[in-house]
Amino acid sequence: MPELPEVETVRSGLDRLLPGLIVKSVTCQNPKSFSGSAADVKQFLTGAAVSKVNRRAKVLMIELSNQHTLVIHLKMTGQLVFQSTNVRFGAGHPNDSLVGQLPDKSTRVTLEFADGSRLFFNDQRKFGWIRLLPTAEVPGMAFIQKLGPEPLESQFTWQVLKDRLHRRLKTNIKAALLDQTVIAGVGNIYADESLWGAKIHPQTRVQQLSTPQIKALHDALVSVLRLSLQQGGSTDRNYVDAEGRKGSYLSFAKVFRREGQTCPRCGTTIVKIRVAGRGTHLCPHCQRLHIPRIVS
DNA sequence: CACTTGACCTGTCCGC
DNA sequence: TGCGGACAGGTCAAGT
Repeated sequence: MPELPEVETVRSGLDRLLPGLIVKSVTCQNPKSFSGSAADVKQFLTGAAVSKVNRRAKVLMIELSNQHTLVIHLKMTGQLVFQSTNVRFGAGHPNDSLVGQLPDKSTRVTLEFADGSRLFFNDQRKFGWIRLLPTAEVPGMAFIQKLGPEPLESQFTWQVLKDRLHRRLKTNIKAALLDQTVIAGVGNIYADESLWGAKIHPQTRVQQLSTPQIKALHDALVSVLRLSLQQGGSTDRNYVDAEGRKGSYLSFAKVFRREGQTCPRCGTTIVKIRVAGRGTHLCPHCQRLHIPRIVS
């Protein structure tokens, strides 16, 4: 489930590998995974050089030298894996074991570059997509305009978090954290992990959060996302980076996918419940739900 | 408008 | 061993 740390890890890998490469051909194995007419591909993709790879929230943007951009969302199971005859990743590198393995049955789109290297868009569940657009139109895309702030940028203070949460006062904090218009890039893993860090029950109504709780949540969010980025993200099942490497954050996770194990803070058994339609992991002792009561 | 639920997909796991 | 169903979760459309 690529969330901000995973998508950022893919971005930085692609940004090291792709700039300067010239697109030679595009093969689309699943029509829904790629939107861009054959004429546009011929005119604006084939022959173009990659200039830079950007990210906003969970969306990747491969910018081309001809004022066009490939906008990519990996959704749940998307991967962008690069293979080259020229770039060597070193002995024992997982990319070596992929040589000859790709494309496989989950490959939806293949970009081939002039030097023979290839970028595979693999996506088991076909939820992800790639769109070819003029670069100038990217910021105007509806979902990009609605996105909340990037939580790892320095402008993201606890006051900003408090302000953004104001738009979802009546829902629970877990749903608010997953809402990309509140904060960009948080998904199920980091929502659960940061709520544990801040000792907040996921079903707490946003309106009921105190200022100290919002400060704690802000700190937890930032530190969890930073740690995950350091670890190359989380690999639950599918996720790999641009070179085919897995992320190791989940070995640092406190509650995510750890139901039945003990809370590292208090020893209580971690439980899994359903909140906002998502599997949600928490420590029932550290993260208690406060029921407001009427004072008479 | 605020908020919740279901659909989109495929692979895996669990119970029978 | 096979089969049906639940489950995994990012996002948007449709529902309350």
